[in-house]
Amino acid sequence: MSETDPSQIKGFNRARERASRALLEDYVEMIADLAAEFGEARITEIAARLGVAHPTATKAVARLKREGLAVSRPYRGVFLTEAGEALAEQVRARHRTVVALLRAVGVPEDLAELDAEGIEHHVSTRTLKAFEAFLASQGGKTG
Amino acid sequence: MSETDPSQIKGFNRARERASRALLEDYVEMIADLAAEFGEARITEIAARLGVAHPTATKAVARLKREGLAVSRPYRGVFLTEAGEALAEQVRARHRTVVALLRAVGVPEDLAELDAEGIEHHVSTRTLKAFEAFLASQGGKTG
DNA sequence: CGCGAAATGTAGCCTTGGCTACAAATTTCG
DNA sequence: CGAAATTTGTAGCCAAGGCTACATTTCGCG
Repeated sequence: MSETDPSQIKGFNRARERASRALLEDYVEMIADLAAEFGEARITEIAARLGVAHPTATKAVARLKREGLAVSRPYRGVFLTEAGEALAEQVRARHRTVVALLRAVGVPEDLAELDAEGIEHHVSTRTLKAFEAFLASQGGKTG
Repeated sequence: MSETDPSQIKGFNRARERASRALLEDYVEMIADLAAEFGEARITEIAARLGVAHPTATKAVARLKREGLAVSRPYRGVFLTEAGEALAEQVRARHRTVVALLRAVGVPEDLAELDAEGIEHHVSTRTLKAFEAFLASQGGKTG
């Protein structure tokens, strides 16, 4: 999100981009999780964990493939490309930072995890940096 | 749509609910802002400020009316109902808290405002409470 | 090996939020 | 007052993401 000029914001950039990016990140993150756990991510498992019907997951994976983030062969597992892995790592790092930040300001761990999933997609790079700096300055002094 | 069961893990009925509520909150907030500034909220102004075409705003307002959050007569301004005002106040209070929290952890003010708009819709009540507690414990020791 | 179960793919529809184009009402102003 | 400009409403289309139903492929197992 780098549209700082309100007069430039097309409606397109609002809800659309917002939700679009978040969805993409969710899928990449989930595929990475499943790959770590099972060695591959199956459509059915992706769908189940994200709480959607399998055709929905199929569509999303097709989009990931279109964008060069994942690869898969028919009736086989889904795998992330290098770009996909990179995005996944970035997303997970950001997730960890957001959770850590929430915990640092007193949000209970389980709640931090839940809210972070919604929040993380809206944390800009610079804000993330600020979070990291704050956490570093705290140095884990929080109990 | 009563999939509000948290024990269902991350399989909440995701994107739909998420974006839907955020949009509604954005409109209510904007109408409240305009009402405070001009005494009423005109469709054209709502649309302009939210960066959408006016028919998009018209549709959204129709939805607010359907949900009992706003009222309006043809070719006239839009006004919030009591329920709408209540929601607006709640949304604005949350917005202020989120911005304050971001600033408290070192996010620059303008960036805090921008990111807060995306983040606030995903901050649960309990997390908001935690934010308030943290801010209180800080007691304005900043700047 | 063959067959049923499970997994995946495909088709087609729904809803939502966005847009453009055009119609109608209101406001402004000569 | 009346015409032009502005505002609002309405119609109709699009894309995205969700779902169900049904087709096809793979897998598990007798």
